[in-house]
Amino acid sequence: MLKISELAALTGLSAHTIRFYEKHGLIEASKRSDSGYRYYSDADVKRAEFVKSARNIGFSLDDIGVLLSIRLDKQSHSCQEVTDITQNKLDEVNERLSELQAMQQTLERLLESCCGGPENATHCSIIEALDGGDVTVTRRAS
Amino acid sequence: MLKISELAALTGLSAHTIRFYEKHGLIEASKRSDSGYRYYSDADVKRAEFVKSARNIGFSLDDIGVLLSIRLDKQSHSCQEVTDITQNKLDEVNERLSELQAMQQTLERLLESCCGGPENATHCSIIEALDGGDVTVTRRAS
DNA sequence: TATAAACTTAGAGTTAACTCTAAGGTCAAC
DNA sequence: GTTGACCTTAGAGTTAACTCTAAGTTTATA
Repeated sequence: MLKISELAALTGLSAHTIRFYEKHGLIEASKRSDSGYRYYSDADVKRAEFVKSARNIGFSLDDIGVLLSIRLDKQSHSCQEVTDITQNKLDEVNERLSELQAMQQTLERLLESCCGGPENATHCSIIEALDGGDVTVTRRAS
Repeated sequence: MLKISELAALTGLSAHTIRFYEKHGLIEASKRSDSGYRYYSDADVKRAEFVKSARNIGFSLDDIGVLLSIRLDKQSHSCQEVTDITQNKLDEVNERLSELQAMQQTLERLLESCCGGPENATHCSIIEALDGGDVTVTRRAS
């Protein structure tokens, strides 16, 4: 059984974050000492690692909550439930990717257009572009 | 001279957002009626449009504040100051892009590996992958 | 003139995921 | 037996950029 700092070292999460995840139902200590210290079993560690993996991929804590409930009772859930969550996350990621790619293109174009030198900015083409409003249409996050 | 709702209609910003930007020093109404109503001149409109353009590209309100101060006194600022801000933003965007691309790849790989059908999740390869921790290393936003 | 639409302000609420603080209890080492 | 590291809790603070509310004033319309 690991203490919270040991679980933290193992997972790379901070003890603060582990407690925060516990408050949100993601991680649990299957034992507490008489004095209230959390003690984590092997199964608890696996669960924490699952959370960490899912977090790395970009799943929200809410998503992870659902994934954990599926993991806990696989019989009662279908693969489709899992792929639905995954596909939704992928859609989100793709959406954000195209926003960022549009920004990237605009920024690159602006940088190419400007001398970037010590000259004063009286005729700075970046400032002018922003003034003219003729920047590529980019979408903001929804 | 435009009233706030007219500026809102013109720029696509909400009146709330325009007041919010004013509080943060980005947009100003060069006149107020006796009763306190904001009135925007052509120059105010241009400034608001500058802010909107910069926002669309992804600049933070802080960045925009700096860009506006350059725009207001171009003589005292160099092109380099402008390209520095732009380059920093591009670096940020590129950083986030590679994070998201890593997530995208992982999510796609997971989706390919899973049947996604109505079968129960006992052998779901996505759940297994998360359990195993063998997901692509993705970096979180810093 | 009466009503409704639009305007004003200060300030609180939202979101997500932490991150930190304060005040105190526990434990291991010397 | 005392020091210091580690643990506990509840709850506040952080970040960015809004977004909304309440309570009241002004203006335009019918």
